[in-house]
Amino acid sequence: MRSRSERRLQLIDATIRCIAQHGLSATTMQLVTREAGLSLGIANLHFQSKENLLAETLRHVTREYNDGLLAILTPENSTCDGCLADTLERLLDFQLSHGVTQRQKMAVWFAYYGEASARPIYQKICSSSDRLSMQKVEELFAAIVNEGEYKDRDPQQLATGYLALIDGLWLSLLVAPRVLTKARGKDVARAYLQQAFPKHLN
Amino acid sequence: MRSRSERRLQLIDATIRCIAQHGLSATTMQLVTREAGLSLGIANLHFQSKENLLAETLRHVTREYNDGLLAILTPENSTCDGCLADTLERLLDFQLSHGVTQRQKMAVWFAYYGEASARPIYQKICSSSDRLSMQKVEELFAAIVNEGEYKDRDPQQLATGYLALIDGLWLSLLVAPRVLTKARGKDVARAYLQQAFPKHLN
DNA sequence: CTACTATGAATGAACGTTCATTTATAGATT
DNA sequence: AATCTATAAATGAACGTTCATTCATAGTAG
Repeated sequence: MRSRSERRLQLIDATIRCIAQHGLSATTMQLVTREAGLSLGIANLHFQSKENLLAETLRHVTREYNDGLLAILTPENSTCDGCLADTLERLLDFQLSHGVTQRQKMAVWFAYYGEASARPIYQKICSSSDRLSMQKVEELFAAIVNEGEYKDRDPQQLATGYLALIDGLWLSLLVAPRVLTKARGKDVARAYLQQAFPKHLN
Repeated sequence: MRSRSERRLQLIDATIRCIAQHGLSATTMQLVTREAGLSLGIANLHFQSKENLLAETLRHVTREYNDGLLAILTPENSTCDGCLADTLERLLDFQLSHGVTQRQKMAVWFAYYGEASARPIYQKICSSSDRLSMQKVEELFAAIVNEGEYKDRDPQQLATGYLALIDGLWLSLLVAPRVLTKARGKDVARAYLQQAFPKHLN
């Protein structure tokens, strides 16, 4: 017998694997609980309903990503000399790191995005996560624009473009991994940032 | 009584509306046929199975988009003076036009993308459509790089980035339409192209 | 008459959920 | 230490519902 939080995490992990392998619409309670090596009723015991299990799984993936992002983009990490450029580099590394771009995570991410327009609860979780990324990246870009005295550059517009670019690259990595490699994806994102902030990236 | 092709289109249109409104996983044969104003069995008569109806719907949406793209990016439209810049402008207009960025179409698009990693048939349709876009945009960019004598610019990398950017902007328009407007999305995409080809866009 | 199109009740499989039962754990009692 | 008791965790058969699909029947056109 395990503690409540351990079982919850075990079931969420199994759900992630199931969604990645079978898709969101083919993910059943039987599949998830079997994947977790547990009995059928256990998921309802810990999550009340399938709907709730799926929402918690999305929250888990989202939180994991946001935590990684905040670890890089929190203010206290950007008060040292020349570290805005460093922060930029670490942001790029993180967003195209192995942990973030592994098929399992991306498949889950986009499975929920695909249903988000029809399910308010998914839409809310996704859009609030997006808002956080946008806010933090915008802050970083504004600081960089200020430090580099880049004229005619709108930090908000650059952040919107950069985050959209990253999303698009993830999508390509997921749907056509043969065409786009992670390394090349990183090159593309880096090129975007170099064009935007030539003094901060080389 | 209608012809076979009319009924098929009628059912595909109803499927698109259902997916946009209820999501892919909640789209049932009953919902689709009722939306089309027809009887339950009719979809199986014309499409044999639900799976086939869904695949044909994806093919329809994909074909519609590709046709629009090819109308702009076929070679015969790019042999006149100064029309590479014009083609670029029309490409941008098209990809962020009302027809392409309407919620219904984007919702369908991303619903299938979300399931693509688990369903080979969706994956195949999506990736072959992506490959076509990539090839055509790359050709255009290569011609522009040549014409503008842009040094140190890799057309393939720029095309990868541009298409990823467009995908990401579509996703933002779908999930958070309040945050990103179509007009602003277009500005962002335009800024990318201006950075890449300053002599061709202003 | 023949062939095609359309209907919708019927069918059986698969699903999420429930709950009586079993198993495991920790604290209390002797 | 050993035993008992209370509480929570875990199980999986059973239930009711929903789904895609089928097919007997009816309608329509050539």
